[in-house]
Amino acid sequence: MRWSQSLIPTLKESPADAVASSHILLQRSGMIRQLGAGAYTYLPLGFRALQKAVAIIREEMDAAGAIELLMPAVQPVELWQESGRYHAMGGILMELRLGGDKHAVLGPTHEEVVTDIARDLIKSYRQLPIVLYQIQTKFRDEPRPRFGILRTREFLMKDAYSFGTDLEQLNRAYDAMFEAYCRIFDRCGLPYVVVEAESGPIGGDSSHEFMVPCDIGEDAVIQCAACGYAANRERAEVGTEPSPIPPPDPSAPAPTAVETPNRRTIDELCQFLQVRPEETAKLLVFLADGQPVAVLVRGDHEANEAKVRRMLGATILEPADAETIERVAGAPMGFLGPVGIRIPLVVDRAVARVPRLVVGGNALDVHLTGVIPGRDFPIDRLADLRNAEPGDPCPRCGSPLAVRQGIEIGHVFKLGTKYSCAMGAEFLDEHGQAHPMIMGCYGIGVNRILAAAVETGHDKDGIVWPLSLAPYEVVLVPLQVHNEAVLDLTATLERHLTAAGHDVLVDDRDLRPGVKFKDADLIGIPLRVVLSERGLKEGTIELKWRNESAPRTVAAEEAVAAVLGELKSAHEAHRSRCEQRRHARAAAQSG
RNA sequence: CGGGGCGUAGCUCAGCCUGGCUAGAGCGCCAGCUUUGGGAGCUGGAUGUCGGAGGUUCGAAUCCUCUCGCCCCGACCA
Repeated sequence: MRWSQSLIPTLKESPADAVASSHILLQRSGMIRQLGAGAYTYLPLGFRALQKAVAIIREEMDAAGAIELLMPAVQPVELWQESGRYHAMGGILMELRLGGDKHAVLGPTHEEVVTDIARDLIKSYRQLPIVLYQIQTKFRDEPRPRFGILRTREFLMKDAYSFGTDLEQLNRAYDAMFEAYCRIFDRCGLPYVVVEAESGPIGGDSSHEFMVPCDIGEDAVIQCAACGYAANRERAEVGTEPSPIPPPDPSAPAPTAVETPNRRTIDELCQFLQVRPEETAKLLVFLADGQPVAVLVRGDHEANEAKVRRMLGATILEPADAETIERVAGAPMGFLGPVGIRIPLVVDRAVARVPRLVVGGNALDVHLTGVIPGRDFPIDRLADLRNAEPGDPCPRCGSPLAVRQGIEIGHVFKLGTKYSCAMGAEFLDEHGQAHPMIMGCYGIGVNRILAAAVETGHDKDGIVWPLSLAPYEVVLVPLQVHNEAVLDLTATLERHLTAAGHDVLVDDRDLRPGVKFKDADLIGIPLRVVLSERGLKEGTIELKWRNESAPRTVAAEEAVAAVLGELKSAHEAHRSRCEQRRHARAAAQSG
């Protein structure tokens, strides 16, 4: 491709409203252009990079035995009412009014449609297991699109759905998808980590997220440097402290009630009473399947609703409203405490280790100081009920945990029979008995692969694409576009490289060398080949990889072989890195 | 949805507080000359419903009201 014939509008200055480096660089390099909040055009260069990611995903999904199809984005609203998600999706579902009184939704995901296909077209255990996938545009009315292409209202997703007769088939499909995801992200050159994820009410430890650690990531990843434990913050367990909980001091004075007028938050309370947040505890009231429950966590900690829900064995857990709280606790929010509370009380383990607590007094404008866990309120229902914090002990090895931001690029999930039961997707077994299919779902955010690649691959001059995602592998830069020798060799190189199956961009613009170098760096093409009058006089051309600081010269006569050789060895090196990682995974599995 | 910020040329911004020349600069774009290995110089040129509507005023980019859009923080996030 000739640069002058494409549309590559590079910018010298950063767009004013971009904050994330991927957003800035993708715009500056002329790869994307914003149309509205969370809506971006992929210009020719950006589209090529996106298609590179798509091709890698497709190859690995096919290799893993998944079958590609394409489902519609416009979906009948009735399908969503049937699964019960019409309301459960909240505000992110985009609705359309069609002719007459017909309504449709734009698919934010495709469990409903694919389950509808399965129930109509799959009837026998002989057709199972099967994994269906598509690469298709999803629509979600995100309350807050952010960071360029990281969170948008319209995005490209690879979504796969597995159907099986039993748990074993589900587990096999899950493992196959998990491995395919590792290969995909290895091939994309992304520094990802796999973390245990919160899987909602359905399955235990049956969900993993693929995260790329990076500062603008919207998810918090908990990691243990010592043993490699990694989990989403929503999911991460907090290890137990090695020392036993000290018994209450029998000689300590009884709790003291203190006036705390209008001090409702932990901050206000700590300032007023001159105590630290870790010496306080806050009482939260939830409705567990409709029944009020009190949860006590330390003032500086955050309650984790999923952990509370699991501990109580509840299906639905929601924060109680202000009226319910006053009714069951006898005090308004901000003054609740565990002493004398009349609803079931569960306590986070960290609370029990605080010798003397400040808690709410269950009366307006009153708190209690000198409250002793186990003496002044029961601690027989202790559990891990909070979000992990940096420094907390690892649940596996006890070393201190660290927290990092991460971009979620993939998610694998065991669904079970949620949709097959709700929508009647059943198969007949060899005895003619009907059973619901066991499902799994597996998603990759394709646009996020690009965002993550740029976030983790750039320098002060611009993007540094991995070879596998770069819109072009090579950029040929003839410095004098009117010199015949320079032009001839450029054309020869372009012809041979293209014939060998490489993507070549030729910067044929009649511009000063500095501009061409700056632009080549900005758009991040991995291999740059400079052809100049000066060089050709000496019989040389220049090669430079984007991540190298200085170019090297090569004899002009050997230009074609040299460039082909560079590309070949780079591809081979990348392949062997991917292979090594694959072997390491296999060894870890069998070991 | 709550809080904050911003809308002036393709991009970055000045002008607004304190209303008044023909609405400006740099980059980019077009033409010409010079230049040609890390975002060149000079000369000439094109490009604006000053986000939109209403109001105040002799007069509004500037003041007031409403409204739309965008960004950031938070809430939310199958």
